[in-house]
Amino acid sequence: MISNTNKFKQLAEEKQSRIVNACISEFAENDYETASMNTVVNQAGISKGSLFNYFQSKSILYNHIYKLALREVKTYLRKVRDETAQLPFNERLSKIVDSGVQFIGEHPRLARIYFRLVYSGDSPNREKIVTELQAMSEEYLGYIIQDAMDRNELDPNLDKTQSVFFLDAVLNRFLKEYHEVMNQRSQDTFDKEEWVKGITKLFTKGLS
Amino acid sequence: MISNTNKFKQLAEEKQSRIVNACISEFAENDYETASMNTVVNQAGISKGSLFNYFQSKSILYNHIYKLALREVKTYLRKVRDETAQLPFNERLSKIVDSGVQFIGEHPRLARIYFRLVYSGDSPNREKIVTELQAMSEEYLGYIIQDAMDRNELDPNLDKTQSVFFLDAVLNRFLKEYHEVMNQRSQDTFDKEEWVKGITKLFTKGLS
DNA sequence: TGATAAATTGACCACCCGGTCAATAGTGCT
DNA sequence: AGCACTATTGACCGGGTGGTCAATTTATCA
Repeated sequence: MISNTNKFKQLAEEKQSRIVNACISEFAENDYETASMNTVVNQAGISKGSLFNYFQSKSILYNHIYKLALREVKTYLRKVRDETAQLPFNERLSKIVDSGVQFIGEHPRLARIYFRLVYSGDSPNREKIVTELQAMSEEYLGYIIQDAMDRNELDPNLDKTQSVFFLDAVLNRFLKEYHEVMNQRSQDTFDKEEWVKGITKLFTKGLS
Repeated sequence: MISNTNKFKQLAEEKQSRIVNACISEFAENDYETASMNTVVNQAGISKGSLFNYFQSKSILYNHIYKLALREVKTYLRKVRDETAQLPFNERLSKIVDSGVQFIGEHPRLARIYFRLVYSGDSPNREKIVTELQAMSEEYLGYIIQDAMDRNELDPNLDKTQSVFFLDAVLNRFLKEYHEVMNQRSQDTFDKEEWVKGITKLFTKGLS
């Protein structure tokens, strides 16, 4: 299949980033259906015809932005995984949470697009994308957990699928909450370290 | 303030339920913004003017349906809480999950509206509603956890806010996943009992 | 400079939205 | 039957949508 974003990629970088920027803002602030191409073109300072010349449809444009966000997320995940290879499970988990927190701080709009996508939204290909994300999480967290199992830090008889699911659930929900707190409320009362400790304790020792 | 759904409540029951039914379907299948009043009136077999006579606006109608869903959820939660008052924590947790599973089986469309609401969506008053739901969860799960702490089934020094948060995160995510599996995929491969066991083990003993 | 090709524009399209309201149908009373 | 009152209807409104395309501007090169 021919990539149809060729026209876009041949644009001057400054123009590209103006457009991408406008798209990120619009898709961060609105659901897919509610996001407006008119707003995008006004924000980007280009004409509607041009936008539809670069991207044939709204859904193709959305896909472009989503992939861009995913690439950024993956970079963070890979980095923290490699940098913590020799740390014990609880410290590793803590660093992963930190990395998520850092990502949200540095790319709040991409984070918002991500949360919008996984937690609902009627984006095109949503099913396919969510499956893809789940596989990614399964692989990533599965690797972390397997590693800890191999070192006898976690019960070697664990159901890995379940463990990954639980970890994913708590991490995602925590980061989502953090993201929402960041974006509006008083961050003062939010003790990140306490939460990270709580999460690692839950997974290593439970609540009893 | 005068309740403006009076006109609706004075309708014949059969007509009321036809309308409610159409609304539930529409709001279950679409985000608030995407849900169409035209579809509702066609499905319900009434005219647009009538619908806007009963409910002055889309958001008022949505609120009516949301409250109806919430009332149903609360009934389930209250029931299982009372029926499991004397059970140990792990069994109680298991029954709560069961109750959620049962709710989803019996009211899949209401469940969908609920998940749409908490996991995103641009419903009106979303912030207020989500806060309300969080308070409800905090109170409900807080009560269950406190009870287990009092009986020394859980560490009495637990951070209750955190524990509630984790429990809420895992339960909600599990039920959401269950709901999605129910609605489309092969349920055969899904061993509910194994998952319930896994959840209770995670919270009582952790993963190590 | 002028001819040609490529990039850009924005008025325009058909469609759908939430919401309105004059016209109509239905009901109950004398 | 005739009247008054209410419930219901659906054509209609202004506005917004994703997407198109003839017309115009800009870039290229002889």
